[in-house]
Amino acid sequence: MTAPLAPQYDPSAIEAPLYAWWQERGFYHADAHGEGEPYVIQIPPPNVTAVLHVGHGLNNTIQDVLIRFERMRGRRTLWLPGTDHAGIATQNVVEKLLAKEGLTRFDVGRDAFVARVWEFVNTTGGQILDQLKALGASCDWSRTYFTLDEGLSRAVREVFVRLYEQELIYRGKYIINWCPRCLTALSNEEAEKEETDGQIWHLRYPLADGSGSLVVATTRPETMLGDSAVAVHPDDPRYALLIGKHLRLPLIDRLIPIIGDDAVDPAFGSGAVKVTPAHDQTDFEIGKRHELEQIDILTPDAHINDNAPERFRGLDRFEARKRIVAEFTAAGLLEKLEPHRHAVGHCYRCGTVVEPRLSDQWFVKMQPLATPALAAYREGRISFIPERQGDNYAMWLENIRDWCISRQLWWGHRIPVWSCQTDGCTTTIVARDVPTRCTACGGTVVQDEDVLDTWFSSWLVPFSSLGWPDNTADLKAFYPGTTLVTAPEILFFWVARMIMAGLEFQGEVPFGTVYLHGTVRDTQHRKMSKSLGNGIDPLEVIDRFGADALRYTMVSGMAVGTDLILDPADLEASFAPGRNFANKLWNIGRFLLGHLEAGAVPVGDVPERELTLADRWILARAQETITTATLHYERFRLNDAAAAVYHFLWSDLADWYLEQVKPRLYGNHPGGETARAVAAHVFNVALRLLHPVMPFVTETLWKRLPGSAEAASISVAPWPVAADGRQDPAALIDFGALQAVVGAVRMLRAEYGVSPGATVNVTVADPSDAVRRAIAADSDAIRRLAKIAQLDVGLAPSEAGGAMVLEDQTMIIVPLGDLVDLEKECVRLGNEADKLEQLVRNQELKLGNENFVGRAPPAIIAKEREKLEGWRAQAATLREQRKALGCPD
RNA sequence: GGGCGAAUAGCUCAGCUGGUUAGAGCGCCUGCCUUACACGCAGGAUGUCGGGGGUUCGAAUCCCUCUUCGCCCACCA
Repeated sequence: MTAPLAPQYDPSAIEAPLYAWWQERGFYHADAHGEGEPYVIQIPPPNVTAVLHVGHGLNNTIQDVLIRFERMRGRRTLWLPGTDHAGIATQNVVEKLLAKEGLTRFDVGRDAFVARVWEFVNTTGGQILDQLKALGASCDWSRTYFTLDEGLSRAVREVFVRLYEQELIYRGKYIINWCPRCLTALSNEEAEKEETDGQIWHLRYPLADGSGSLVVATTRPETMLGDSAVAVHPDDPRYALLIGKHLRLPLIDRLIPIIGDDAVDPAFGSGAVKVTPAHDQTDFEIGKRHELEQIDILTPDAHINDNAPERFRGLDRFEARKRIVAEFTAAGLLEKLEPHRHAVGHCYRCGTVVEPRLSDQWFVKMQPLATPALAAYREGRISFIPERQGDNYAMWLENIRDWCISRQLWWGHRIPVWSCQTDGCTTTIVARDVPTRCTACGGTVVQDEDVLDTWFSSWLVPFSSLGWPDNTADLKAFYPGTTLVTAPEILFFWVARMIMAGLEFQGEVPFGTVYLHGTVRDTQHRKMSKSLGNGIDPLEVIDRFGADALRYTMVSGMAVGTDLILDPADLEASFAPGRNFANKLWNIGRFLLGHLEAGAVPVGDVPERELTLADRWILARAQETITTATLHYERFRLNDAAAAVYHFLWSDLADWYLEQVKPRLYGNHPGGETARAVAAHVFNVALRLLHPVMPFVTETLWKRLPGSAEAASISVAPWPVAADGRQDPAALIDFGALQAVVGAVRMLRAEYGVSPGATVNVTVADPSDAVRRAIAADSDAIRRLAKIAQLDVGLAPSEAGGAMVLEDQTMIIVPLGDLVDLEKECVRLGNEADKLEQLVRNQELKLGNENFVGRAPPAIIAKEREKLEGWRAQAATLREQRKALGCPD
């Protein structure tokens, strides 16, 4: 593992072997009996049939960053992975496979079908978990679960039975969302409302007594086949006299009453509503209040059934709509037609328009579970990032509706309810274990055909994955967990329900913090999706640029509460920041390691007096970086943490420190040992700070650093603490002055087109104290970095040269003789001076304003005065220089 | 119909509790194959901080309003 570094950074050569080594060494296995405060993240279990997409990439990168950070901080971390059986989704996949053979699930039968799904899952399922390994995910794979495992299934049955016994689970005939394609009930959350352009038809229904007619408005004319009344508002004067009369339903000739009900909005449409209790939620309720007949006119796959006149039977619901409208038109009963925009429910798995359908289903009574979940949030036991997501959570809980948990599928947890088959015996058995006989009459029992909603197993994951209902060591050690990282889309599906389940069955919230991150979108801000073809395959990105590049790019582009925009059409551009940075790190490592072959002494052993200004500066910067990066990681500001380390490594370490100490690293320079010690140390610190984001490169380089033997892997090395740097404000100031001097000379050189190889002479006039100290400390470095032959310090000379005034009013003059275009220099100096004088005038106005001086805090006023003096002096120096050069006024 | 968020350089975004000569990365321009890195080095340009009003000594930052995008929720047929 510690072969010399290849000259070229090649992520594909290092990442896979490194991951295998991490696994082999078991660094990410959590010990239930170990030391340290637990830190637990439950992975949002991906569908067992899923393949990694960029959304998973982002979600799991964030989790891995957090878990690696906390692991290095000494927490006993557990990142618990698993997969979800994903009832509808998985069943759909296998049904599609069957369809290729020309078969339906009904052709093969339930048992054979379920066996087929298991076979599919066992052979191809869970590949996403292997793909997560390519990403670098430091999960504890030894604990990997599947929601249909025996253990988790046992938890599901236990919960069902307990809730049933508390009368929180009930069965009943209600209007539910039905997917006519998946042939199952859906929960409210699974029926996604989408704004759709539709139409509203105004249909005329004649009164039975022939005394007139009444117009109803509907968006679904086909449901008129199931109408059992027309409702108006009881106080609507237009219809007051009609209440109690009957209408003759066109096309069918059924007599239906006109009723009064508060649910009707007199202002909408005609103020009269057709009531179809079997096909609409509101109508169902109206129907109950008025004891109306519930006429179901649709088959499960949404074709007209035998309750309708023969000519409509067998028609698809949308065909039927056309037919009905045509017949109304023909009969002169279509009053008018208007465009209408409204929300239509769609199946979240297949997109089919959902049908409100009357059927017998199992429900969980949610109110009693929601109350403690709301309280937990209000009392601060759960917090959301970004905070505003908490309002969403609370609002949903406040308006919670009962949860329809039965699904008419074959793939999933079978509902643990059996009914007696004996005539006259109505015994229902709800049991943890399969009963053999009816407990009342001893007759044979038959299990409910339905399975449970997938989320009925995933809401238990925070404890079921740890062995619940047994009181296992894992459960004791790792419940409650710590942080949950997921997308806002499943806040209600999963997050809120886990909180409810955790409180109900464990008496504690399952995690304290919920971090809801944004969505990955394309440059047109469209969500990435297969159907749009605008997706990014993370595996392709890993293949081309490496997992570290992918991770860095995602982390640095993801601020709290925002979406991540990437361009699928230009992966090169999208992932350049990460790739460039990884490459830069590699080369820093190559350079540094090349000079560390003889080893390095611990920086603590270096006598204070041997530290040069640059050494002190980089140690001070290291300390600042440790502090800020740590704080940002703690606050979930991962992009800021990454940026802080990026800046330290690239700008501070590579661009300045390493350039500055190069001569000391070469050969047997007296300061060499110190430089090696400092460089090795700060690089070590920075690699550790970056490891959560870029685990592979950092590990590869870190292992080769002298002094890394303290830990077997950087991923279990201690997190840097402030004392690993050095507080040294003076070094920050003085090295800053050095940088300013070098920068000024470089600027002037570029301005005058001095050839890169040529040296120049420089006069530093009226140096500030900091500049004076910087020159005294390291004039060699200044001369080398700015390619200066002779560096003079003194009073401003009146010689022709390029000049520049630093913020601290030090004047930098590069006498360039013929190279200087005097006229151009005069203009440049003049412009600079003008700019400063404008600032001075504004500042004078500000400081002359009595309101400002009277009301602003003294500290601010002092600061503003200082600024004014600085600009004034800079401008004056520039004017002097112009005069010295003989510039015209 | 309610609720929420966003609008800052050509692009993607920082800018946390109001006081910076408004920043980063990518892209762009100029010059460099300087023996760690051209996926690089040095230098540079670019913004009436979406429009309008207000609060304040002072606003990219707070308030109102308008415009444009986006998200969530909702049984007005």
